[in-house]
Amino acid sequence: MLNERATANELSQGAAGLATSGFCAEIGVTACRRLAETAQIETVPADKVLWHDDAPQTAVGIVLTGYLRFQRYSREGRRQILNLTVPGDLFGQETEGRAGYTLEAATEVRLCRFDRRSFDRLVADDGTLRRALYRFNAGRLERLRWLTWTIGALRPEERIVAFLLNARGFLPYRPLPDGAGLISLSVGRRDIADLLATSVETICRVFKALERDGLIRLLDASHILFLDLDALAERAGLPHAAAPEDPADPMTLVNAARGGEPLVSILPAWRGRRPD
Amino acid sequence: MLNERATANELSQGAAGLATSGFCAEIGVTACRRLAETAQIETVPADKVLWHDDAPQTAVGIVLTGYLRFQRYSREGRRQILNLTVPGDLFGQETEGRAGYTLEAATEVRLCRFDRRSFDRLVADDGTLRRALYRFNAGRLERLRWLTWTIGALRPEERIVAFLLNARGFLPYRPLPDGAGLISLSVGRRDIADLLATSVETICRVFKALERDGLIRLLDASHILFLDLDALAERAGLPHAAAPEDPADPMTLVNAARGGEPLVSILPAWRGRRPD
DNA sequence: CGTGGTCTTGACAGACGTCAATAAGGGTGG
DNA sequence: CCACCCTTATTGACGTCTGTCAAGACCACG
Repeated sequence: MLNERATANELSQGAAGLATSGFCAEIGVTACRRLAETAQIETVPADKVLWHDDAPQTAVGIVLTGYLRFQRYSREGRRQILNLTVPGDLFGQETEGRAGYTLEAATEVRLCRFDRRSFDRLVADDGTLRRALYRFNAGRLERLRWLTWTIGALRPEERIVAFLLNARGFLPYRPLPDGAGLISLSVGRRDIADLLATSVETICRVFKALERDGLIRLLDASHILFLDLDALAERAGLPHAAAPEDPADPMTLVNAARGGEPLVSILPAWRGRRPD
Repeated sequence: MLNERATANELSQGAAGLATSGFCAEIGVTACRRLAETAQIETVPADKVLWHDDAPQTAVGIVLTGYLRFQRYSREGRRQILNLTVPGDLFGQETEGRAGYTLEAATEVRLCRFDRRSFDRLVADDGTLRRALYRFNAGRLERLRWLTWTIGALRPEERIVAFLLNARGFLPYRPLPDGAGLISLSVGRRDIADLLATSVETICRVFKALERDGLIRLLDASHILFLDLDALAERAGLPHAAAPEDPADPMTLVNAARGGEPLVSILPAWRGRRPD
C-alpha cells in the first residue's frame, strides 16, 4: 500500500483529473486548498475493507480512481450493494451507518484522504463546502432511487441493460465515431450482480444474448462494444433512447468523472474486425 | 376538499399530534411559529396526485395524518414506490425530480402546507431549520437504503414480514400487555406490494401462511395481531429479534409519528377470542 | 506449467408472478 | 333498511423466469 503526503499541488493534480462535476470541483478553491493541507493520497488494493459498522473509522476522502462498494449482507449471505462510489465521489462522510454496512474497495482504488477533524471543522466554517455537501447528498439519494427503481420495477435483463447504458456515466467509456461506444467493466461480475440483485450467471446469459442479437460485442470479459444504443435503450425498457451523454440520467448527475483507464489501448486491436 | 387558514394555534395543535421525532419537533419554536403564518391545513382524498414531474408545483408541507407514496412507473406499467411519506414527514421539498416521479396520497391525508417562497426564505435564514432539513434528508436516505436492501437481498416472504415488523414504527400500532401487538394496515395491499416489489397475491399468501403457523392473526383485511414477534423476526431473516420499538430500525428513526387511528375500537371485539 | 480465481455454459427445479374466478366489504341510491 | 355494485382482498391453477448447482473454459499470476 502506498502512502504519501500530498502537496497542494499533487492534490490539485488529482482534482484536475476529475471531471467537472466531481465533488472537488464544487467546493471552491479556498476549501480545496485548506483540505489539501491534511490530504494524503493513498492506494488500496481491491477488496480492502475501508470501513464497517463497528469500527468508527475516521475515513473521509475523495475517490480519485477505482470504485468502492457500499454494501450490506443478509443473514443468509445474500449481499446487496447500495452504492458504487465512483471517481470524484466523496466517501466516508456518512456517520449514520448503524446497520451492518461495509465500505470496501471494489477495484484497486486511489483515494485522497482527509483528516476527519479538519474536515468537520472546515464544514462548519465554509458555507460553500456545506452547500456542496448538501447537493452531493441529494445526488446520492437520487442515485439510490435509480437503483431501487431499477431493481424493483425492471426484470433482470432490463436491469442489466439499463446498467450498461448509464454505466457510460461513471465507468471508463469512449464513444466511437460511428455511433458505437466502448466501455470497460472495471468492476467484476459479482459486484454488478449484487448491485442489480441478480446473479453472475444471468449477467453472462444476458450479455451473450445481446451479442447474438447484434446489440453489443464482447471483446473480452471486461470490454464491451456498444453497437446499437437505441436498441439497447429499447431493451432496457427505458422510455426512449437515453441521451448519449449529457442529461436525464440520474447517475451521470453526480459523476461525470470516469475511471481514467487507458481505454484506447484495447481499441486498435479490435477496430477493423467485422462483426462476423 | 377542506381548506382553511391555519392559526398558529391550530398548527401547534397539529404539531402536538405528531410524536417527538416528527420533523416539526426538530425545527425549533421560532421557525415553527414563522412557518405557521403561511401554513394551511388541508385534507386530500386518497389517490389524489399532489405532484408530478412536469407540474412544478409549489407544494411543501408536513403530513399530519395519512400516507403519501412517492413512486415511479416502468414503461410496462410496473410501479415502484420509492418512499412512503408518513405522519410527521416533510414532503415536496425535493426539487430534484427530473425523472417521472409522482407524489400521491396513498390514503386520505391531512397535511399542513407552507408557502414555498416563505419556506425557502426561512431555510435561508434559519440555521436550525437548515440543520433539521439536513438530518431529515439523511434519514430519508437511510430509509431508502433499508428499502433497497430489503428488495434486493430478501425474498418476498422475508420482505413482507420485515415490512410488518418495522411498520410498527410508522403505522398505527399498539403493543399489547402479553407481548403481542395490534397493527393497522392503513395502506392498501397494492401499495405494499409495489413498495416491496412483489404482488398482492403473494402478500395474501404470506399473511395466511403466517396465520397458519400461529405467528399472526388476521382480524380483518387491514388489522393484524402480532402473536410472536421473535418468530416473525426470525422469519424475516433478520439478524435477531428486532427491538420492539426504540432503536436499530432505520425506519423508526425518522418516524415515531403514528397514524392516529382509533386503534382501540377494534380491539375489544376480538380481545377474548381464542386463537382456535 | 500448475493453480486459483473469474467467467461461461448447461441442466434443473421451484418460487413467485400472472391470470382468472370467487368472496368480502363499503358505499350509494332506491 | 335492503339491494346493488364496485373496489379490494382472497384463493386456486398454471407456467416460466431466474437462481442454484455443477462442470468446464479462460486468464493471470506465481
